[in-house]
Amino acid sequence: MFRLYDSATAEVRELRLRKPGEVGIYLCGPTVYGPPHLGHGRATLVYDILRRYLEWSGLKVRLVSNITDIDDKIIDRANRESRPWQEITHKCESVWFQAMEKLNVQRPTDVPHATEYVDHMVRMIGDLIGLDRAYVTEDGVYLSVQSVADYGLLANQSLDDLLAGGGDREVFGAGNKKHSADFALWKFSKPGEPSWPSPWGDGRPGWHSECVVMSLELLGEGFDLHCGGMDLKFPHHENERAQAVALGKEFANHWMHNGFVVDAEGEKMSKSLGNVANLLDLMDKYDPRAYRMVLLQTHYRSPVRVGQDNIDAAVSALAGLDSFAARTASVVGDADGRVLASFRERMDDDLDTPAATALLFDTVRQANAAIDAGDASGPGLVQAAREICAAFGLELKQASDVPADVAAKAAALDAARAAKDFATADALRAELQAAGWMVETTKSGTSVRR
RNA sequence: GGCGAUGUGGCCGAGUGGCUGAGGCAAGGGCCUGCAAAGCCCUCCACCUGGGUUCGAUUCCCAGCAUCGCCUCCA
Repeated sequence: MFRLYDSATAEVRELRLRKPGEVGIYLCGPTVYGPPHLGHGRATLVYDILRRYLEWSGLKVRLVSNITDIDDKIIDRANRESRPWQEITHKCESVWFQAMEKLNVQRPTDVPHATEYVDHMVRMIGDLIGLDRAYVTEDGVYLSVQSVADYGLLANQSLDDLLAGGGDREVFGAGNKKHSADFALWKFSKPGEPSWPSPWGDGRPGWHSECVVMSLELLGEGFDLHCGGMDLKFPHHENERAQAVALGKEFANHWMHNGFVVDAEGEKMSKSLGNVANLLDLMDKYDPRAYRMVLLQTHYRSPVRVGQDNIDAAVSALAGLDSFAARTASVVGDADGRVLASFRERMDDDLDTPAATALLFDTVRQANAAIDAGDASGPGLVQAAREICAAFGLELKQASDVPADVAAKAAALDAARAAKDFATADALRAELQAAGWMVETTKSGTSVRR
């Protein structure tokens, strides 16, 4: 039984599935107006790990993750750079998926674009107006939050309390709204802005509408799980939910939110890593698996600081796992059932990847010891560790392709050792190491890998 | 002002009312090795402060301090 913290009820509870064996997940994807940053990386990695684990458990996962390709920020950038807005969204989306590939994040099963669903949104807004839960003003169409009985559920605040805060912020459309918490479903366009026709005037959809329409369309009412970063909980998810409730539709059954990437020690980090807030820079400088490793060792709801120390520790930990994979590459066996059962138990407990990762390291250590001792438990442990890595989306480096000249040097090294010509052996090893090879000299011969 | 989170060893980061204080990184010692590397073994025993509850609290409660997030841009 997979148990997961539900942000709506603030408790860990079973993730109930509408259809046994199948799970439908909606994940709020990026607004494509700039390069992906560390926060995007965390969210996508967390939900990639969730997805892989659920699939590893035997569930059929449908993961819908949208691309917001129409938004004020996109328009602003297009105006600023005097470029067509589609050029920006296409470019950013392609950069996004390249980054995801580097991170080994599987592509969602569905990637709907907001611009593909404008007609749907217009129909939905019409329905909301028909139900008298939305109204037209001078600058757009708004949802009346007072028509939603439990508005504030996700924020865990009453409408009044929500309004008490906010201080001196400027509220969009404040002058026209019936209630200051009402939010835009449709924004009338100014001349030159991208626009779509609607019965109320040309314009573009508000941010919160696309996800309601797309999730309900693709996953259906009462779908299993809605995910996203903690920062989307309010107002974005609250407002998605408000629209569904106003329509009288059942929305997500369970809500999951990941914690933030915090930038404490910001100056230390930027000094050594450069502008590391950018995900691309991080992956440029370090093994992209290192970020996944850092996140595996942190609970998904905790804040995580991505600093040089953290990343370095993850890189070292990965080196140990890689060397384990290399030395056990030829080991074949059935996975140790007790290890896998323990793995499931940990992961089923609110996706406890830190505990599961600890198990992985323990298993690797035991496997190494068993293999050194020639113990029969070795292969089962090795295979269990491999399965855990697969469920984590962690690809270990086994033997790399070795060029002929390198292989020849390794052979010469062994020959020199056999002849007790240690000076030559040491010189060859130093040469290989200088060329960036990891040299491991064992009784059964020398192996090299990157 | 409202809602919420966090404060753990040299660093990162889990977790628990007592029983042997996860795991990773780093450091030191040992085994192995021609020497290394890799691997294995051992060591380094912490929980912000002050009260309270309790036979016993790092873990529960209260207060305080500190840091942080959200309260209509944000993964």
